[in-house]
Amino acid sequence: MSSRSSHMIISDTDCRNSEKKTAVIAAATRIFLEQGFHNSSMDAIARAAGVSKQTLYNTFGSKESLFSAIACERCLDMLSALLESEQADANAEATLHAFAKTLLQILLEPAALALHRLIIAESARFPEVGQIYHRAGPERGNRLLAKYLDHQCQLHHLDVRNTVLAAQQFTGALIGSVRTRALVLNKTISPAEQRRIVDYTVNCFMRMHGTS
Amino acid sequence: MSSRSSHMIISDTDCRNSEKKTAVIAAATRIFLEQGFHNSSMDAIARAAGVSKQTLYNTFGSKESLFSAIACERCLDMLSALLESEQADANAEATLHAFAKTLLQILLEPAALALHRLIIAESARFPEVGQIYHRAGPERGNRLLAKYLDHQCQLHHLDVRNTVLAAQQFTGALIGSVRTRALVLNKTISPAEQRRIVDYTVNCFMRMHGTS
DNA sequence: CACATTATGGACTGGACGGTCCAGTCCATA
DNA sequence: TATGGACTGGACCGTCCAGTCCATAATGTG
Repeated sequence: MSSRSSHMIISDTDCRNSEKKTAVIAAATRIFLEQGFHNSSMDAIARAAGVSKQTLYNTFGSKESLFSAIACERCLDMLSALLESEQADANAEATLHAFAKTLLQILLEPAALALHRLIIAESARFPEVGQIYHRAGPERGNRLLAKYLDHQCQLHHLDVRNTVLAAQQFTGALIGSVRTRALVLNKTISPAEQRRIVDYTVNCFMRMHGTS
Repeated sequence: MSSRSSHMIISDTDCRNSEKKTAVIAAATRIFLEQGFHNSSMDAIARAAGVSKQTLYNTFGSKESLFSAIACERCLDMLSALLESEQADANAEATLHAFAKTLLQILLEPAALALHRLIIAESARFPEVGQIYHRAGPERGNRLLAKYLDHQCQLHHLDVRNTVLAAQQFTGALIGSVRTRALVLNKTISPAEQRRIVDYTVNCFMRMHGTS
């Protein structure tokens, strides 16, 4: 009904297809992230999208492929925020600090936690989604960081033997304990604690790899 | 059918109840850990336990309480292995190394990963299970480690400002990245990589807090 | 041995849900 | 005005599953 009237009001000309499709994607994303795969019914998604169930099945073929499509899209979207964080080539320590703070903030956002939970829960049923998530998330982040470390090593601002391992350990230390807590206890992490962890992690890293 | 005959053969006298109960718990634990909460049907559990469904409902009242009971039990059991690892008061570095190696090994076992996945997936539906898991697992481990760090500090073998934070960061760094990978990609982690991570983490910790 | 109590297992219920089908509507184009 | 494609809504089917019922068997008690 609301889709009908919005039809009238908005543009009209084309975009019939994509308009519905984006509505479906938005609704399904929200519902899947909130409720998980099993507790989300196709009826509920159709209702929330203001669309008939048949449209769901015309656009995406099944519940599984709808989920798969949406999960993959979310994975690719999520880390875009991080990639945009330009590292102003200041002090290496300051850069790492900024990077850590941003990363921690992003990964502890409710939406990111919900996605993480979803992927972990369903990675057995949807292995390719897990792979995409890992490539788009942890792997990409680590590659980015390792590359930066490489660069700083060439400039002799840092001294890192194995930059890949160092990057992995850096991000792991950053989020390891606190993400588990957030996931298991359904709790948010205070900014103060986030700051404490960022400080400790960067401090630790600089003692390991600083050249001063 | 098999339960019938085993009935005949074994003891008879008593323990009927508890015999069945343990069979149910064993079967349910296996199935829940393998399949998750939603994909495990009470029929399948009853069948696997060699017990009628009614018995399930007589012993545990519902699927949810069966799950809850089993998950809690698993949580409490899991870390018992770690707690038994006596720390021969050798070198602090060697002790930490042994602790890290054992912890990593335990947490990367398929059963531990499956439990972790299960808790994360269902912590919204079963908040109390999540709390128990966290208390029995991460919190307990960290408290243990923090206590050891306190002790070593008193002996001036280590120098740690905030032992709670340090312990948390130590375990987080240890398992953070590698557990995520194992969960998301459904892959095991090679002993070689485990060793590399343990070495790096302990090395890092000693540079931060060693007194030599 | 007879009787009361309780556990058991299989059949059954009620409802949710994925997926299909279809009659009819809307709308853009020709 | 006619044609065709996208969409709707809702009936409908088959399946799965948590939970219940009941007839029967096993066990304990006098």
